[in-house]
Amino acid sequence: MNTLPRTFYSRPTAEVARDLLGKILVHGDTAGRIVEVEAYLGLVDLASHASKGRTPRTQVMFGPPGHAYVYFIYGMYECFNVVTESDGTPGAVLVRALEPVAGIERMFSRRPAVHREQDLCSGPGKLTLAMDITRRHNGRDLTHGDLRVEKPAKRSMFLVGVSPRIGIRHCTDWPLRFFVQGSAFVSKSPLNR
DNA sequence: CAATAGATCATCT
DNA sequence: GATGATCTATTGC
Repeated sequence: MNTLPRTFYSRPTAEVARDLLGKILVHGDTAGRIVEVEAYLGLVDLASHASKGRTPRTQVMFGPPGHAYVYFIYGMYECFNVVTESDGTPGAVLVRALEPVAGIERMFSRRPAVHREQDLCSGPGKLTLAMDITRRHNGRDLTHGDLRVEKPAKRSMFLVGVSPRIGIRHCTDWPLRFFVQGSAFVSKSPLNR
């Protein structure tokens, strides 16, 4: 119905990243409004997994757009990305933070240590826990099924903040992080203003 | 407050 | 064998 079509993802990665702000990530009966993302490019972007070329791990980034790329990091956490660009061209958008909009009680039960709603999904490792997204979703088609991205019923107005990406060691000055300015649900960072 | 250590493993050298 | 698109608890001012 309101699920984003594949053409939405088949565009330059930074454009898709910015346009994902305000969209709704749905998994089963939990859902959240996307408030923070980062773009990861192809061979020239040394911060991107795809800069190493096509490997078993990165093959999804080289595949058709509109699919999930979920990877395991720091021996503990999983990060959820959306694949962009046309088939054969690597690119992905890391979803870094969500504003919970549905299934909030379920999110709290998956994250027992959290007591404030704004701490539920304010980071890439946090939102995968709260939404129950794991490596089993790697390669999953996001244009249909129980894991998908939707256009919100009501359009909202917000300012888009831009900053360098967080937690990387290469290309640290590229302005590829986008977030909803002033949102309390964005991950904690000094770059938010 | 800010800085740091520890948890813990898939991936690549 | 080292590293990493992280998070939390703890220590130190």
